[in-house]
Amino acid sequence: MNEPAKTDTPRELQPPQCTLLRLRRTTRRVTQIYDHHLAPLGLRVTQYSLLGSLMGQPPMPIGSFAEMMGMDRTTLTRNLRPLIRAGWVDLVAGEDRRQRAVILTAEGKAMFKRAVPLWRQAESALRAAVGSDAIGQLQRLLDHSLERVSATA
Amino acid sequence: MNEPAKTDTPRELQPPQCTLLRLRRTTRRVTQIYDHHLAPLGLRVTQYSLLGSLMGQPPMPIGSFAEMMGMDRTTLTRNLRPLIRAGWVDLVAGEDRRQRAVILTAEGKAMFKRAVPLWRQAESALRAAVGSDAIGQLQRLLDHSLERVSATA
DNA sequence: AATGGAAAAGTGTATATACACAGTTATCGG
DNA sequence: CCGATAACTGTGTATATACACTTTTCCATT
Repeated sequence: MNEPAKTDTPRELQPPQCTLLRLRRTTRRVTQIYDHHLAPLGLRVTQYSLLGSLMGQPPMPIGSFAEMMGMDRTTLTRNLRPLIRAGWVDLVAGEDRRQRAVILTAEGKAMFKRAVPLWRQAESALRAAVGSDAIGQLQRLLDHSLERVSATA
Repeated sequence: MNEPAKTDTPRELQPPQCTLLRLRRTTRRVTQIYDHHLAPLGLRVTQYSLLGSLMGQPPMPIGSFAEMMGMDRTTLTRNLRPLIRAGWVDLVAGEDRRQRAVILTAEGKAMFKRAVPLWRQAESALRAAVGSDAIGQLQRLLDHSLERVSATA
């Protein structure tokens, strides 16, 4: 990998004061770590979180589920597709003929349980690399930021 | 929006101790904020950050640029496509016949300069909602985490 | 009961992300 | 000089993300 010319802008200026740039960069990297840990089961971390969020839940209408996940409704629709194809999740009729509700199948529950140890490994690896104190603070700040930002909107 | 049955798992258990879930959720939401601010120019925040990172730079080989952005090389290739189509960046020959280097066009520079005020508005809105102290701590923790995680890999 | 508005969900389109694989060019050992 | 290897990049495929638009269904008001 060739370095660019040595007379460049100093690195201090490279990631400017952009909060989102840092959020996105870090999310990309950490997502890779979790995905690599989950890879032996052919599961992505987004999928893991969807399965886990459905554990022990009654049938969840798409819209409610999307809101719970903090995800756009149409994003959730697409994200459910591979899970349905794999047989881990099913769409059933809701209380309303407009609604379609998401449920976890027996295979989905089993898959999630098999994935938990791998997820735990990923979480541990992250905690070991970054430090428990920093992880705790980071989680607290992310929760705080999301709450504030959502209240504003 | 119908609420699911009231006998659900309590909300405290819903986002479990998953650091990445929080990172991804918050990133989704904050990305929307920035994208909405940049929408009048038809620019996404990822594109904004690519243009900005090219400002004042010599021609950047794809690989070096990807490393600088903390982005997979092939992701960068795809992300550059709309910018090239729009005429904001160009691919030129590198020092090597293997290399292709990215440069910012005059239109790209102009577009970035027009976008800076919109980006600043987004950053200000985020700071106002979340609080300056929290934003500062969040940035510091994100930088720290990324550095630690990258050193480990 | 008819109807118009609101609610729930899906689709078209475009970008963002990255792994596995393939193609081309440089470099180095003999 | 030649062949093996490494370096640089692109493509195929799959998922993740969300906006604009459409379709279907419910419901309230007349």
